[in-house]
Amino acid sequence: MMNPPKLEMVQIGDLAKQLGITTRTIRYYEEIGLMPSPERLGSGVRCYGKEGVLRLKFILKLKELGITLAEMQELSDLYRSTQAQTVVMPRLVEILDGHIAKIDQKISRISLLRQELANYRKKIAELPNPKNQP
Amino acid sequence: MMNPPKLEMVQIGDLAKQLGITTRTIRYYEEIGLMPSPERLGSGVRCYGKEGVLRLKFILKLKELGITLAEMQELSDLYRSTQAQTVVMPRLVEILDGHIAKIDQKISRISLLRQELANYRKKIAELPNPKNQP
DNA sequence: CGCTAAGTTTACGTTAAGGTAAACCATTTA
DNA sequence: TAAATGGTTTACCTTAACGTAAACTTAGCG
Repeated sequence: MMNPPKLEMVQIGDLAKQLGITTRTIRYYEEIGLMPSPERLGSGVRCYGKEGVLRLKFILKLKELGITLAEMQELSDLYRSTQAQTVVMPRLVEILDGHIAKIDQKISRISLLRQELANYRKKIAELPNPKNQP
Repeated sequence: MMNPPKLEMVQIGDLAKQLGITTRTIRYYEEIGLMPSPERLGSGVRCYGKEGVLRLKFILKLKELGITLAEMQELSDLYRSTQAQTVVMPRLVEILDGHIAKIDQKISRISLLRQELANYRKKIAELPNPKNQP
């Protein structure tokens, strides 16, 4: 600690460990412009403050929800260009709604097939001789 | 038609067009063992009968539901080894249930974030001066 | 007969989201 | 001082599900 980490600063490895991801992932997000280039310690080591940590957490949260990195980039660009949540948030909600719609479709189809399967299985079970079509 | 297509036989291109996929896709399924090697016309052209068509349709149906080709291979192998729907069907239902569970999780999380977003947006809208944190 | 359309195989390209390795610093510990 | 640890960059590897191109054969049409 030749260069004191300004208090509340976290190095990349610790941050990764804390969030259950790898350093590669964090660097990757930086590489594609999702995370801003962080400050460096004298040795060149990336260190993150409260803001960076929050941003990364937000990214992970969105990812969990099925938002792709590309979509996040879009949002990020949008934010960079407008600096206004009044523009960004509706777009985010739009994207989320899109995903929700897709998932709802999937669900309805999946439950439909589930029923079909149940019926099929019933039919099979009712047959005395198990000699049926594939 | 030097080699008469035995009636009810479809060539790969027509089959693809009929199902809205490409011939590459069909060959790929064959390549990874999901579709059996079909009969060939004298010229080497793949042609499919009722059974092959049904199998392909079933594959597409499962794919629509988010079942991966790898999972289908597992089912296919299972069927090849046991020849029993009484073994295959429960596994298929199991896989489907897994997908349903995942999707349900996604949905609950997505709706949670949606709420958070709504709240966040509200707060922002209520502020007189639009100067807020990213 | 020549052309085009459609088929064949082989094989490399693509996208997303990182994994992994190489070669190299810098710091801490024995 | 040597080793171990953890960071750095650069760059190629991976998986899924095909796309696309090359080089070739075959069938049908005019």
